[in-house]
Amino acid sequence: MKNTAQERDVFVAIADPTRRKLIRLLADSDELPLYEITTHFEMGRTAVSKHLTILKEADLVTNHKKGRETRYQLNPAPLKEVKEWLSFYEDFWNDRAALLKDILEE
Amino acid sequence: MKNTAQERDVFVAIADPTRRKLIRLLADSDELPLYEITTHFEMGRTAVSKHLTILKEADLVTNHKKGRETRYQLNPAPLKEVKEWLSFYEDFWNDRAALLKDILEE
DNA sequence: TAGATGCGACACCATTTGGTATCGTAATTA
DNA sequence: TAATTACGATACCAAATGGTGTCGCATCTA
Repeated sequence: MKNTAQERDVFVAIADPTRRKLIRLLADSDELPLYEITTHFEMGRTAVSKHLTILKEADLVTNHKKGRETRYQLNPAPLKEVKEWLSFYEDFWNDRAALLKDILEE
Repeated sequence: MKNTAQERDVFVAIADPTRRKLIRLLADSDELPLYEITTHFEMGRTAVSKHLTILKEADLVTNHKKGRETRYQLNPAPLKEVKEWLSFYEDFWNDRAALLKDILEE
């Protein structure tokens, strides 16, 4: 049996502007079927579906079937990994900024 | 005259694990020449150089020549864009977390 | 029941990505 | 001066990415 829950890097998932738009779209509504989502983009249903699959593999969206529709929902939790990665450099650029400030004030 | 400062998406720049490792490496030291950087990776100098070029196009690193060396330095500033993008969803997952907590406590 | 709708699964294609090896040149060192 | 080192530039390649169109099936609806 193959592992259907293919792993996917969150950083890769959010690298694409279409996928960031998808994330935002799903953040603004509770859940949406594929055909609805597709109307917000200038590409075919298949392409949108592929992007959603990538987001799903990164665990950023979940989906369930409702009749003949497939409803998609956002799961923002994995974004915490990005936040944690960033926090290290946040300190860093604050230090840099502070350092620069010191130099300018001399 | 062509614009040498090619634009590059910060999100794309940090999507690659090698490039995140590069960022971290440069964060830990003030500046490093290419040959030095290359010793930390299991790939050729050309490949590392390409990754550094992408980081440079995203303005995440700067470089200057010092004798025959090319020294690379980190510029964490563009990461702020990622932070700002994230901040929206940070609120969002806090709300979600709070909501879930409410449901569980009923 | 017949048609329309929503979607997954493919097959396909152009472009990008991430790596290689090689060559030429400028700077350092013996 | 001669050899070595550091690098940019280029050509090349396999695999991944981001899109298309089509087919078939399940589910609504008239």
